[in-house]
Amino acid sequence: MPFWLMKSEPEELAISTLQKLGQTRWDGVRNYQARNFLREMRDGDLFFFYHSSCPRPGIAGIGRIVGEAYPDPSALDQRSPYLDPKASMEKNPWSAVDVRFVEAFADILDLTNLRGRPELADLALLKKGNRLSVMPVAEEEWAAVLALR
DNA sequence: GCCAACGTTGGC
DNA sequence: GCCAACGTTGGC
Repeated sequence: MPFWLMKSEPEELAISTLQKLGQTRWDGVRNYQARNFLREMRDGDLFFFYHSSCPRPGIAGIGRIVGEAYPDPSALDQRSPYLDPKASMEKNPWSAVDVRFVEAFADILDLTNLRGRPELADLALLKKGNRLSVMPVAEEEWAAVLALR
């Protein structure tokens, strides 16, 4: 079962909000590489929920993929900040997935903590210049992060 | 607010 | 297809 990491600005969607909602749509991904990862996701896959662009960036919890990727409605929504003027019902290049809350960590595993761990050296998140909002996580790294909770 | 790094766009 | 200019991400 593949593992993933997905970034969200907590002002947009925080792990606590997902906890309250139970389930929601993960939309607005506007990068082709990240979109391709969304399309590789399968029902039941787990992902680390990462808080970005906030006072304390880091891994805040775990979510689960529900079903598979489908065309992202926000690309066609006039009122959405994610509107893509070039997208149409017939040709919508963007994908979204539904996600369920699994767990909120008691304490966020912040970036400085993660960076200090030699066993996480291969984590894509920590690689220099990585700005992907959706990325795969190897099983060893998944286990290593869980051990830090 | 700054800036490094990367992605996208568009002229040629 | 190249590449400069511009836009975005995201940590600090």
